[in-house]
Parts: sequence; structure tokens; C-alpha cells
Amino acid sequence: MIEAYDPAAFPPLGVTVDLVLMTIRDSRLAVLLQHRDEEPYKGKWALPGGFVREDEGFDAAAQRILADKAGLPGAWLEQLYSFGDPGRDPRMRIVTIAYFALLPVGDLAAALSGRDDLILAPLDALPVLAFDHAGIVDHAAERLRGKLDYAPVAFALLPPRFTLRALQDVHEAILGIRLNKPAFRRRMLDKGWIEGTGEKETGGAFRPAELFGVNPDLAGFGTGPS
Amino acid sequence: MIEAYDPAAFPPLGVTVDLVLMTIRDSRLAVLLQHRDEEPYKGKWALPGGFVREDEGFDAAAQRILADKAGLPGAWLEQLYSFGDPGRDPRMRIVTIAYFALLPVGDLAAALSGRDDLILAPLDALPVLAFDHAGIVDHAAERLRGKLDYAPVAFALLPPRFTLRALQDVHEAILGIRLNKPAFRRRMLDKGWIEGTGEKETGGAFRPAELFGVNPDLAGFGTGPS
DNA sequence: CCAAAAGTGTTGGTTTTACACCCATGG
DNA sequence: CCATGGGTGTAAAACCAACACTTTTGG
Repeated sequence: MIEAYDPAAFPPLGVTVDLVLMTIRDSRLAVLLQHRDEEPYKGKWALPGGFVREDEGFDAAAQRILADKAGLPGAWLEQLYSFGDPGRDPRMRIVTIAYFALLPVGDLAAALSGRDDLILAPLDALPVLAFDHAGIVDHAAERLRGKLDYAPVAFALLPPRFTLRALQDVHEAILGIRLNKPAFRRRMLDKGWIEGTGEKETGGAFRPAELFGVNPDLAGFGTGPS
Repeated sequence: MIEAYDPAAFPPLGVTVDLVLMTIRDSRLAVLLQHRDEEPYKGKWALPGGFVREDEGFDAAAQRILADKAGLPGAWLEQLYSFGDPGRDPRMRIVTIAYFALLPVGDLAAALSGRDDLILAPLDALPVLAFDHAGIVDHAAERLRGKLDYAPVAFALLPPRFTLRALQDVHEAILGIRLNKPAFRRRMLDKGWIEGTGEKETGGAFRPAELFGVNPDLAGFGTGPS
């Protein structure tokens, strides 16, 4: 039931967007963390985030924060979950809308160079995180695993052209298990998400693999789901 | 980036929880709606909801609002999505954390009798809804469909003992398609979610069906996921 | 003993998995 | 021409859907 609306009646309360920006580095899932220079949790690592501006929607805020840290190429970005327990920030009540972002590790390199307050930490060896951010990261990893085989999320972690081997590496890193090569190959091709460009990988030893790209008429890719 | 925390710097802003309480009546998905007696959207129908209290988490707020409308037996309750576009409420900025609840229609009957501000509207024949609530309902229906075959959500729409035919009716209502009886039966039994009690349906004509119940060691059932 | 719905066995087709093999390239 | 990883054919296995049949009850 919507009650009376007396602005003075509302206790001070902040709304932020926190970003779980994940990528794959060295075949392991990793998340972008930012060093905290102030209390509380000074010296700890936290998810990058920021307050939602007065005339800004959540999606726009998430995009702005993402653009702050990395350029914004074809990043996957989607709302994850909202956290608002009264004690989660010791100073005042802060509600955070967590977003979930995926980027190829190459696109993050530029952003990370020259910023020593940002690190990329593997999910299986996270430092102690500020606030309830460890739980938020768990949530994001779970969501990523769950969506992997019914939504085209893996491509957001790869450059525009990739080999099937690279795609399989991404899946294996996310799921934490080894997959069968021929079965994986056929499953991917049957989904219709990717198509072969005629081009071949270069520079490697041995037989060069074909480069694939995302099917251009894949609805919604590049901006997230729905 | 977490900035300075000056309470005065925060524009007035409300956080509410809105409930998409769904059930199945006459083999159709239906949602609980509440009549608005005040502007804005006076006379329209809206999702039941309310402000999150100062020292209350979102889950607790959702449970409280649910208890307000119906008793709270083994209802499924889970956070759905958050909406906070600047213009969604004409008076001031309201952020709403939408929750998704499931209840057997029988448990709703008591709550609905004697309250003429509450109705149960079929999803395929919704009235005009206040605010952005139509979009929230769509979101919830989509989520329900998506979870149906990998999470034990259907049981939250049935009484503790039910026949396989009733369970199939629930699935057919949610998916909007007819299902094959033997295949459905075996899929359900193989999942291990349900187990036969020795009891039989009573009162019906013809051969009585066996009554099934949810497997007691199904983690998390009754309070939602994870 | 008939009608109607519950419940089960069997079959046929599709999909998935695993293994084996061939192909292409650098050294 | 050998080592290595890319790519494909095939056969076994698992899965799923549909039909037909049997079972159980009320009238």
C-alpha cells in the first residue's frame, strides 16, 4: 500500500550501484576490485560503484560507472540483485543495486594500466572484501554459471573473433569442469549463436583454428538481456 | 567509488517493496492487485506494497507485506528485480524492490473475503495497472516460466498434498501449453522432488489418484531459493 | 459391465557423449 | 616426416515423447 508522501518523513538513505565486473584471465574467472582509501573498511578491497544521480535510472548509472573504469565496448551489463540490509554500511543506510558486467580481459588492460587502485582478483583467491561485497560476488558468479548455456554470455568475455577452443576455455573456467571437445563444438554450432568467418588464427604453432564471430542477428547482445 | 557521506546531501527518496503475488485459479495464472483510493492513479489497480521500514531488510519487508495480505504459510518468496526510474512515481523518487510470491489459491481465499480492495486478476486479462506495475508483472511471469523446470516452484502453488494431475495442470497453466501425461509423470518422479504418500484422493468420481507430497529434504523449499 | 480417469509398458525417434580417426601446419 | 592441436565421422548410450494398454473406481 502506498502511504502518504511527506519528504521530511523519509530517513536519509543512499542508493548506489555496485558493479561486479568479471573477466577471464589465465583461464580463471576474475573480478575487478577497487582499493578503499577511506574508512570504513579502509585498506580493504571493494566492488567499484557509486551513487545513483538524482535524475538517472539504474541502468544508466551502471553504464556510467562501467565507463569510468573501462571503456564501454560491447560489454554485457545486467541488473543482478539488490542489497539493503540496515547494517551493511556502518554510517547510514545504503541500498545498492548490484550489476553484473562482462568484458574481455583485453579491454580491461588499458583501464588497469596506470591505476594502482584497481586490481583484477581471481574468484578462487579473493582478498577480504569490504561491506557485504563477498556475498555479491558469489551471487554474480552463480548467475553467470546459471546463464551460461541458455544465454549468449560467454561471448562478452571474448574478443569479436575467437576460436572454438577459446570459447571452450571460457566455459570450462566458468563451470570449473572439463568439457568434451566434439560435443561442445556441435552444441555451440547448433545453437546458431556463432558463425564461422572464413578467417584462420595466425601466429600459433600447428594447425590454425578457424575464427568465429557472434551471429549478428542475435537479439540484445552487447547490451544485456531482454 | 564511495564518496562522502553527508546525510543532507541525499535528496528525499523512498524505498518500497512491491509484491507480485501469483496463484492459479481456474487453471489460469492470476496476480493479486489492490485498488488505489488516492492520487496518483486513483481508481487504478496496483501491486500490493509498502515502504521498507528504517531497520528492516528487504526480505523482512516482503514477508511483512505478504503477511498483511494473506497468512504466511509455506509461501515461496524471492526477490525479483528493482525498479527506480526517476519518473516512475510522479510525486518523488521511489525505488521499489519487487518481490515474487507464490501461494495456493486456497490460502488466498480467506484473505480475499471481506476485502473488496483486493482482487485476483488473471494474467491474460489484467486491468490497467498503476505506475510501471504492468512491466513488473511481466517480469515476474517470465521468471516463473523460466524457473519452472529447474526449481521446485510449482509446489508453492499447490496444497501440501496433491495429485500428479493437479501438478500437471499447474505446469500447463504457467507454460500455456498442453503436456504429455506419461512423460510429465516420469519427469516429475525422476527429479526426486516429490514422493508418494500412500493416500488416495477422495470424493472424486472414477479411480482415485494417489496423493503426492514434496520431498521433505528439498533444500530451501518454503522460503524461496538459495 | 460401462464410462472415465489413473497409472504403466513399449516403442521409435532425437539428442548427447565418447572414441577414433583424418587434416593442416611448424619445425 | 613427426609432433601437436584443429576438425569430423560414427557408434553407443541416454533421453524423451507418444501411443496403447491395463487398472481402479462410481454408477
